[in-house]
Amino acid sequence: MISAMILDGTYAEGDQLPSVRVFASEHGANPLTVAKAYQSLQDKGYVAVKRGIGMFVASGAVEQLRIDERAQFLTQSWPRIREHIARLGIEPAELLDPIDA
Amino acid sequence: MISAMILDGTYAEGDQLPSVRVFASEHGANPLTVAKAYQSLQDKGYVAVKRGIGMFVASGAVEQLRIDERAQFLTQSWPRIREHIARLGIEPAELLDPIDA
DNA sequence: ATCACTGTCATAGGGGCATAATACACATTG
DNA sequence: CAATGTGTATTATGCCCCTATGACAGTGAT
Repeated sequence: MISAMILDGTYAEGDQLPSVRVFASEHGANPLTVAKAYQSLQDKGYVAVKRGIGMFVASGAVEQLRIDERAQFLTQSWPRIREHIARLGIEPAELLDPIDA
Repeated sequence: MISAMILDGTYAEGDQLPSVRVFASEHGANPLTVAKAYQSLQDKGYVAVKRGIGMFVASGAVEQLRIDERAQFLTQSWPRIREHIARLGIEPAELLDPIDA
C-alpha cells in the first residue's frame, strides 16, 4: 500500500512519511506492522531514515520502484494471471472496460 | 489447483478424483488439507462423493466452475490487477507476448 | 533541562492454515 | 468374514503474521 502511494505521488520524493504510529492509527493497524513495512522499504532503498526525525522518500525512489515492480509483475505475477485468464476463456476485450462486472 | 485441473480437463466430468491420501502424497501435502479442498469443492457442487468409494467430478461442473470463476475474477481480482498495471505504467502491448520477461 | 516526537527493540498473546497421527463408518473385493 | 480403500472426524502441534504493550535512544522545540 505504501509502495502504491509512492508510485501514485501521494508521498513524493523528499517527502516525510507519516510516523509509524500515525500511519498505523490512520489505517487501523499496529505500529509495529507499519514499522516492518517501513523497514522493508528501507532495506530496498526506497526510503531513508533520519534518526530521531522520521522516514523520507529517497530520491529516485519512484523510478526505481517502478522498474523493480514492473520486473516483479511481468516475471512473477502476470504469467500466472495469464494462465488463469486463458483457463477461464476470457477474451482480452472483456478486460478493457470495467463495466463487465 | 484442483479447480484448474477440472477446467483443464485433467479430471473430466464423471471422473473419479484421486483419493485424499493419493493426491496428498503426489503433491507433498497433508491428506487433511486435500480433504478440506475436496470439501470446499463439494460444498459448491463441483464434485460429489459416493460414500465409501470416492469423489467424482459432477456433471456440469466445468461450465459452472468457469462461470463462477469468471465472475470472481472479473469482479474481485481484475480490478486490482488493472490498478496495479496502470500504476506501473505498463502498456497492454507488453502483456500480449510472454517474451517481455 | 524538559518535553514531545521519531524509529527501533523486546516480550507476550491470538488467529489462520498446514501438518501430524489416529480412529471411525461405509463400500468393494477376495 | 476379512482385508483394503474411501471420505470424514478428532485432537494436538508448529509456523507465520498481526496485534498489544511497554521501553529505549536520538532529535528538535520550548
